[in-house]
Amino acid sequence: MSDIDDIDRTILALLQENGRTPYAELGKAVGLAVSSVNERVKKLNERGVIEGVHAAVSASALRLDLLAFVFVGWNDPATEEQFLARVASEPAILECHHVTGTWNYLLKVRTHTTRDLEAFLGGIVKAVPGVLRTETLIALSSPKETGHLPLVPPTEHARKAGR
Amino acid sequence: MSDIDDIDRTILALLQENGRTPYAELGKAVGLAVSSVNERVKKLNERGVIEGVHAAVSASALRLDLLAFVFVGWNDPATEEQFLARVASEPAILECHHVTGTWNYLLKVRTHTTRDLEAFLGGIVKAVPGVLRTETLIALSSPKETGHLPLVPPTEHARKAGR
DNA sequence: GTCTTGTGTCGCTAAATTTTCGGTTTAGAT
DNA sequence: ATCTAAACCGAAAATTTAGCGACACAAGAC
Repeated sequence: MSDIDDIDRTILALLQENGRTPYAELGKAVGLAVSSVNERVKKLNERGVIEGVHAAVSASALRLDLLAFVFVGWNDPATEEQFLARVASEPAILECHHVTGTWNYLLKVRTHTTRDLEAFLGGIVKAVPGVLRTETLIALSSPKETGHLPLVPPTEHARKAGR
Repeated sequence: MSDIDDIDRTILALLQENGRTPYAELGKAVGLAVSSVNERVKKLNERGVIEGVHAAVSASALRLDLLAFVFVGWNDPATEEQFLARVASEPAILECHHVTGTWNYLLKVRTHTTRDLEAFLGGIVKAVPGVLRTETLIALSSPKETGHLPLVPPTEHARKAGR
């Protein structure tokens, strides 16, 4: 199976930036015909390189003004199962990572106000049997929050496409 | 200016899940004609409620197998400016948050290997004049990493759309 | 060297989707 | 009751995507 070449990377970079970039435009950028771009994008989807296309919704427009990182810890390993079940069904939790260090998990959470965060911590997180302690950091601002993966800048094929 | 009603929320939820959902399908879900959906989506874009549409690229497909959270700290407030400039231009940094607590900033970083992470810490972060200390947590797994915002489940208008 | 096979590309056409636009309905204000 | 503005609708037009057969090229078999 073919691997990801420079052309794919350029396409990925553009689609990562704008998931609705027309194939004609992608084709111009990489020097391929529209149908070839279509073929490549289809394969990138089939291979799972492109996991999906999602609209980025403004948190502030939804009044989700509070962004917090919550560390969660417990002693009994049996706690994990119930915790993860809770995490999966709780929409306020945007991310959940199993991390190294003194804590078990790190959550990324968005809520309306500090009151909602308080309710989240007490009613959702601490409500999981076995969860003993949490530590919460509030994000005051987020200078960068793209989530875009680094794709090596196209060099080689850009030249070819140029002529 | 109109605010975000239940129909908008349903549309946002669907587009957040699949940014290429056809307007015909959105229309069926909310009980509106295709042209009306188009109108709403256009306005959601203009109002900045939809900030963009992005393809989600698989980190593992790009061999970006290491996800780390890096806390960064300094004493001299003048350090911040150079730090933020560095952050903006460093593609390995997916997110950067100004957080409360003992640290100044929290970074979310993806690299290829631990070696690359080491290079990142030494060559990029610590290279910023004034940066005194860092603490790094490795993500062993990420049970949830959607980034999707919670949109209250549609109730009222779903009934109308049903008939 | 020649043949075969597989992959990638291309132009073209058909299908699907998006966009636009005039007309209609709805809701609120006067 | 009448007016106005906003939202909605259906249908046509424009754009984009999907699918197909042909062709070029490279790798491997013989």
